[in-house]
Amino acid sequence: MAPKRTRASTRAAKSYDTASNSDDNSDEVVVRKPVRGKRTAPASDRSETKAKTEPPSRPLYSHWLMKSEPESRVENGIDVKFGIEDLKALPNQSGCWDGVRNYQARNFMRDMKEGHLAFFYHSNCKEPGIAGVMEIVKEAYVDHTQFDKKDVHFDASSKPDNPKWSMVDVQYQRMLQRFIPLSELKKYHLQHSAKGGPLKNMALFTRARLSVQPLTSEEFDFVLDLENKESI
DNA sequence: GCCAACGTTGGC
DNA sequence: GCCAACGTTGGC
Repeated sequence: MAPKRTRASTRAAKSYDTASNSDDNSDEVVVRKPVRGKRTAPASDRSETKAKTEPPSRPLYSHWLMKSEPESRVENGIDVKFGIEDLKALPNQSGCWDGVRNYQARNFMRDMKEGHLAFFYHSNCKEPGIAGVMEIVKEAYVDHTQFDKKDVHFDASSKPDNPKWSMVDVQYQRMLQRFIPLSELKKYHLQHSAKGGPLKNMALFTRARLSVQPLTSEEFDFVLDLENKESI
């Protein structure tokens, strides 16, 4: 039960949303229950302590875009391929989105709630773009791969008593009726930048390298609508 | 806490 | 395979 995902690695902190790093972790250190969300942790304290010290000051999103590589590529002797078909093929069509090693991306995952929808984006491949939709089925918890020396995303600087990296569980929902290529999204983005429109600030273009990014509902809806339209 | 060097992402 | 953009590192 553990899909990989994109690379994204690098470690150690500093920079704006890095702040949430060390302290935020305690949030996830929770025991780790078997499966499925449920967030009223018996360790009732955490939400409070957390909430006081660090109210989520950034905007709340409920739609996401998550990148992964659908084509084989060997990194440290390990194939990082994980496309939407691979997610679909897992038991329950779901798995954990591990391997995220970027603080902004991690923090966005920590903002995710059960039931949120995310686009599965194929990156670093022949035809980059959005392939389908998945649902967040378990909120952020400790990414175990950071402690696994054999894992591509092993992070020697992260200690079990204060883990740096989190992951969520996602479940395949459906393919889009047609694949929406990056090139098409870019056309809309440019158009909307010039004349106004929902994709003018889309993170895919304004924060291109982020592997987990938020979408406004307007962005999400607009992109979803494209599946029923002719490509441009 | 600045910032240059370095490493990674990911489209092309 | 190139390389621009940009996040991270670490010396000072």
